[in-house]
Amino acid sequence: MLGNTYAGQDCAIARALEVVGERWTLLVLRDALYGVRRFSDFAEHLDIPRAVLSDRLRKLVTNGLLVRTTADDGVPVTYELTEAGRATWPVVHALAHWGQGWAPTSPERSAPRVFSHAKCATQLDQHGHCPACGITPDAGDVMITKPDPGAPPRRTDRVSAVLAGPEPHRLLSPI
Amino acid sequence: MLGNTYAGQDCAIARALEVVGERWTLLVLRDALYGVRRFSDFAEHLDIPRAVLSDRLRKLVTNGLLVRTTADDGVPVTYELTEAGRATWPVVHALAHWGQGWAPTSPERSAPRVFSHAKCATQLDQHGHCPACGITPDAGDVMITKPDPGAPPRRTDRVSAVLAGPEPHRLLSPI
DNA sequence: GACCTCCAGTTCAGTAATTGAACTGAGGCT
DNA sequence: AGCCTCAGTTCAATTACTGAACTGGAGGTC
Repeated sequence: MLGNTYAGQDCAIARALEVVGERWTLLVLRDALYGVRRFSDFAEHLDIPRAVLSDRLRKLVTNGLLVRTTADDGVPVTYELTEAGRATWPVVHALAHWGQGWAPTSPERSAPRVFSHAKCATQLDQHGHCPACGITPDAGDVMITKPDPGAPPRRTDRVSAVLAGPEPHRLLSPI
Repeated sequence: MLGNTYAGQDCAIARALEVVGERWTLLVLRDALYGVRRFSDFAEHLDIPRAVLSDRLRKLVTNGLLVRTTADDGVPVTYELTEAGRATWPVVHALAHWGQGWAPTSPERSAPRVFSHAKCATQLDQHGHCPACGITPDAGDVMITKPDPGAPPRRTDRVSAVLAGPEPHRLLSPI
């Protein structure tokens, strides 16, 4: 972040934003919650400059939200969410809900994604709560669906293809 | 934001971050939810460059989260939250909760602020839910308290003085 | 009426972050 | 050997942020 950070802001919100508030960081976390794990998948799906992605992933690892693992045999480098990273789900869900309600959208765009409880398929309410079960599921127990599977795909990358597919996708399950 | 925005990100989260994701914007909203309404109070409490504050307030007005009112008789210019602005409370609360749980803090710092339901004084849970009443109150029904009122004040501006005072403060009530 | 203060900004030069495109280097496949 | 993928790095041009100083209107005071 720029020069001094949110210094002197003795406040949990400011501390959270130090970690999570930089440009692109919350979208990286969104994708990580969706199940994205590979550098190139983040890069393609987000249309983010690779230098910035590299920087954000490094900081998320440093701050303990992601773990970077590199298998000795072969290429794959993967970034996986830690408990601290998975705990950002309420923030991401709150943003998604606010965006659906209040951020301007053109009718051109496809229907919004819907989040539901994996165990009972009930749609989550605005607070991420499952009204049928009376609990607020963790990210790992949430499914994501597109309500109109017939809509033409807007992006052609691997991640968008999985998310736009006919079957619901469970958060955190690898893409 | 820089050059192109999060263009092509057909996603409610990206749309929300277009409005709310710039540096300082969520802290401005936090203060607005606390009840701050005046330019100079934001500036002092946030330690934000005045040019940036000016820009952020203007954009929040343009995007419909704040209304700027200027009384004809006398000085006061005030910024008040609209319904769209008040609806960001779940995002701010989720950030506060994540920050308290996961963002590093030094023991030097004073105890975290506590949010509770104004109607029954019960502390809100991690999802902003009141376990006693079984509802999730809107920002206007939330109180904010400091658990150790004896702690020395870290800041001396007007807003910090009110928030650090012995009495709980209701969100949205003017400071 | 001149002077002072408060408020809500604006202006500006220096510094830092972001962007997009090209490049690197390791490993695998044929 | 030649080509491909993956996970980054490098670099110049653009844009944003910072901190400090400045502006201009309104109100109060001697």
